[in-house]
Amino acid sequence: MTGTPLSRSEAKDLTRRRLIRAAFAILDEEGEAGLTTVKVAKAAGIAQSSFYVHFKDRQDLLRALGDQAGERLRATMREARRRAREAPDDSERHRDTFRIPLEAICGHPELFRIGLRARHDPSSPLQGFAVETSAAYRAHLAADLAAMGFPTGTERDRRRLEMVADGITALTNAMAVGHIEGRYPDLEEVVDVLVAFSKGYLRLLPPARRAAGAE
Amino acid sequence: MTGTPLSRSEAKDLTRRRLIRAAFAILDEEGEAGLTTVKVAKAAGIAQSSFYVHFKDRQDLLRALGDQAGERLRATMREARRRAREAPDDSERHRDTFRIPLEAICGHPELFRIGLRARHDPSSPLQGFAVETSAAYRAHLAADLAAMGFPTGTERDRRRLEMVADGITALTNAMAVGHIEGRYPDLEEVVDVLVAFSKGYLRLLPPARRAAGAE
DNA sequence: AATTTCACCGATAGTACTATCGGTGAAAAA
DNA sequence: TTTTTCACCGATAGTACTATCGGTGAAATT
Repeated sequence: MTGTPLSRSEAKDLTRRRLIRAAFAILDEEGEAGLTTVKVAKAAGIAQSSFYVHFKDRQDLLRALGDQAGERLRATMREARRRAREAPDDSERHRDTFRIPLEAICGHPELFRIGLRARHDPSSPLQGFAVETSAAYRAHLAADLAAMGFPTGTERDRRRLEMVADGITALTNAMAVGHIEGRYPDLEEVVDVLVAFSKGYLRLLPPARRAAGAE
Repeated sequence: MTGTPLSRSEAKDLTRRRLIRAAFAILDEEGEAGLTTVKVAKAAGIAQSSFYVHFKDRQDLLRALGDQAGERLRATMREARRRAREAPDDSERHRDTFRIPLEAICGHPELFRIGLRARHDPSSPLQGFAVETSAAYRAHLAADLAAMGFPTGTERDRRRLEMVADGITALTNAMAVGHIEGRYPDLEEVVDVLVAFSKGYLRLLPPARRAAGAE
């Protein structure tokens, strides 16, 4: 079947990737409680004991999953920002600021679900990762809003900006969940609603700057 | 110490309540993975085996927790609606539609967290409960919006209404989490932001009705 | 007063998982 | 070719939890 006889290190690496892939699938389907060395090893086609050739222990696997998920997520966010900068005209660019993250989420729904779940689970070794990721995304979005002209003079201004960023994230996530669950099949309708909500917080912009972001 | 010598059934009921109280505490602090018969029984001050005097098995406890959480939640929602109807003037009533659910959530943060967590956890026996609860709340909110005058003629209208309701819930939850975590200490600031977002979706109201909800 | 009920106890069988250990054969190095 | 390395294997010790069982004493019933 395979034309290439794999070298030992290549074979090991392949097995490790199979383990990680299997782990993500189990995590998504059964949750963290279902993620055992027995199941992961079996799904990857090796003996349970061989799991420990690739990972020090169960925690070590979780750490690897967190690292990889974080890496994918950061790459997706970079890509989203890049694409948003390249959007043709202003109104389409505004829609893109919602459409692009939505598409990114829907591209890796399992990763998204895992993060969403770990976010509020104190027993999850991935909670730290999820909390940091959402905090980073929030700060990131707050900076974008500040660049749009939202006031940041007082402590209260900055807090409000963080709340708005937090709100946008929550809205985006909720709509993505609805789309993934099949309740909102049309992404453009979802973007319409997000744009509608955005008209609300854009009113917090000083009047002079408002034209740049809204309408 | 205690003046009353308890009857047998009273004592049993007290023990059952202690078990449920302990279970909620453990669920909140350690997540579902930490909820074992050993820990619950110990925390309630009885032997592990005596757990089965009160519950058929572990599932049965989870079911009882779900029932009780659902009951508390429905009571809170009824109370919130009652208070919202009694609000003095229109602008304050509009703020109340956000403030009251927020206060309800902050009144039982552990219940809220547990629900939030179970919502996306396929391994949780509470997932069904969480999904149904959020769907019920969404439908409920959508009905309120329809009563405000949002169009519901087409399928698309109704879908949009559901998205808006979903969005409002997500915003409220996100703000409540921020408040509970200490990031947004002032609830009035939180309400300000929710009102700002609401100005956005209120634009979807037909112009004639808009004055009733906004400003 | 005699009897029954039952909430609780300690002990334990059964289950599922984690992690370690010595052995094996093929790839890699000598 | 000989030796070494190492990814993988089966077996198994150790751990944590679930659920059952017979026994006990005090409350409830007769």
